[in-house]
Amino acid sequence: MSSLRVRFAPSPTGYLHIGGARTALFNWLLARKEQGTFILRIEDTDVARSTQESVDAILQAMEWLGLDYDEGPLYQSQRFDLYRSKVDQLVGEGKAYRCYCTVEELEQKREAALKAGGKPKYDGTCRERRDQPTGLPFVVRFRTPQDGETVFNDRIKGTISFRNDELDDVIIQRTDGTPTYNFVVVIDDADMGITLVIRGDDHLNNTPRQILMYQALGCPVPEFAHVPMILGADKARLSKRHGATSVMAYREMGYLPEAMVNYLVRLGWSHGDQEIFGLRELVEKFSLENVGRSAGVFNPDKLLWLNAHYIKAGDPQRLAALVTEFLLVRGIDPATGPDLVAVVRTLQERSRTLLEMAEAAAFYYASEISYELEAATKFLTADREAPLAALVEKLEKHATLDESAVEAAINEVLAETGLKLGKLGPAIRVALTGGTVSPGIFEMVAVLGPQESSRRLRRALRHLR
RNA sequence: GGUCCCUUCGUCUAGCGGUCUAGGACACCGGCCUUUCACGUCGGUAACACGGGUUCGAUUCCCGUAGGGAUCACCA
Repeated sequence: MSSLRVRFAPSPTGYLHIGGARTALFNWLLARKEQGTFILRIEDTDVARSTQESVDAILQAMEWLGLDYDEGPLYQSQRFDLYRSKVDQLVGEGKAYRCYCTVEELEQKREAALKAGGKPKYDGTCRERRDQPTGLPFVVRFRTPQDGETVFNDRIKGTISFRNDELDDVIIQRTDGTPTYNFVVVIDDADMGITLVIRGDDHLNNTPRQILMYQALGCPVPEFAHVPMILGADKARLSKRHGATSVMAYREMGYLPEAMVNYLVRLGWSHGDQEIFGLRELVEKFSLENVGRSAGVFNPDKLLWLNAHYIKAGDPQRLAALVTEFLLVRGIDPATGPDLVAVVRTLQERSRTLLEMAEAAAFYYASEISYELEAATKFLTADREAPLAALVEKLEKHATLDESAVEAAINEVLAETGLKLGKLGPAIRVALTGGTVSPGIFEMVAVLGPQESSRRLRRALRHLR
């Protein structure tokens, strides 16, 4: 175990989205690689917007991705006493002060400043206020130093510096006594001994004021690593209008977690020319040094390609278990037909998602095949009657046949009738599936079984007469 | 608008001063394979934002410009 302590700190105001998942993944990977500690902290200080449903959704998504944590989940809503005492400490030391300005006043000042071409920064009205009005509502503001600059070395972005006079006195405690994000994040990261903060770079601008707070509190300042944003195809921040942004929505669309992990990690991180990475391999190879500094566009096509890859390479047993729920949703009970694992094997190379696989598997379990009109007229023609009948005769003699036996049987028919496979094959395909797209003929007959196959062939024979 | 960050094919990226007539992957186009659809395989189109420096030599270093993004809440 190393001294590295990282955390993922989502706020439970919705599902876990793509960007959050990648941040969580980077944290997890580094923790596992360095044998550090990965902490999950729920940032629910905004009681009004936080929900238990969101917490559950985030937990489920992390589990689906395979990201386990060593400590937590810790809830900020259960730590208000700590925050309050820290606020009091800062006020006592003169490092924070009560501000009695009202929301309306502040809003007015902001607009006026903006109109005058100035910065919408807090004007410091209460900064040097000496009196303590009683009965008036107040917030507590952090007294940020107005001289010098704050410099830090971001593990991804490099050296970054801000002039302190650009920063204003941020509110750390609301009128209702609850603390705000920029304060609790500092208290918690300090209290939990976080040594490296990996987060989205939308937090980059918060970092200097947070560093100033660590210093005011007398706490060691952690390192920071700001991960670039994920954008949509139009280069705008990824949002719903770019398609699904919820990690779990991809599970529902038939994606495998390893495909999602692989895609996410390669969006912003690279290891030479390598594209395919398993989780264990990532733990070994991941590093902050190879994380890029610029924002990246989410590319659904590549995710789909990766998913196809993992379906192709996946264990049929496991895929069968996973595809079952997609089948059941479509009203198909795999127990009523051929062995699902065998079915999956015939579909792995031609399915990009579990959803596609379920759709492609439907014909195996159909009690009655309905023919596509065009396919039937083109391939279920009178000249195929004799060879199909001959095939039925051969198939019916067996309870089971493996793929090569099926091939042998069909080849016999071909030899006897002088027909080409190019003529017979499509007819068999339409008879068995109703359409022109399916797995290979031989494997299909083998999986369906000679009895069921001949039953379907007989029906086709009746149809073409 | 202020501040901060970013800038290699359409997209994800390799590149860490000469190896670049810039490599890989997705997507796209074409050949091959073939009982369908796919898979696979082979090949092709396609990028260093611009302008100055530094240097014997810049995709690589520095400075501008332009463009993009983030942030300026009693949200996180």
